Amino acid sequence: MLSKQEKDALTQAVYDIVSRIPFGRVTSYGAIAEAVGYPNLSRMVGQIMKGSGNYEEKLPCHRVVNSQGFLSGKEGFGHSGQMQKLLEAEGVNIKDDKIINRKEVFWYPMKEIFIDERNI
DNA sequence: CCGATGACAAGCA
DNA sequence: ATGCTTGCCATCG
Repeated sequence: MLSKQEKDALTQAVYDIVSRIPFGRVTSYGAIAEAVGYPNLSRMVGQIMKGSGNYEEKLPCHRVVNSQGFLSGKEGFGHSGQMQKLLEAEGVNIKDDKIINRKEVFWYPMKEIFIDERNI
């Protein structure tokens, strides 16, 4: 069970990670959950995304997909393939709601943030 | 209050 | 690879 403070911290941490996802890259709910210290709370990450008003300008949540590379959150972007459009505009190849070049565009939060901390 | 559900994921057959 | 089962935890009816 998570206290309110923990939930707030989690939410903030998730926003922070998501805002760091580079252009043209994607990551997964699980990877984010892991990066914020709750490896088994991938579902909560999904809920947080849903709740955060998903607008590209606010947060690039279109760059968050599930571990298989499916655009599981596309319904949250309006039903006109908006999420897919945004990703394709960044060079991500998608077919049947699934990212084809997942390996090339996948972004590993922990790894990249570690690099950031070393470089800063 | 309790069961069902969900923008998830890993394990197993 | 494919499909099913089990963990997770907040929300909803």
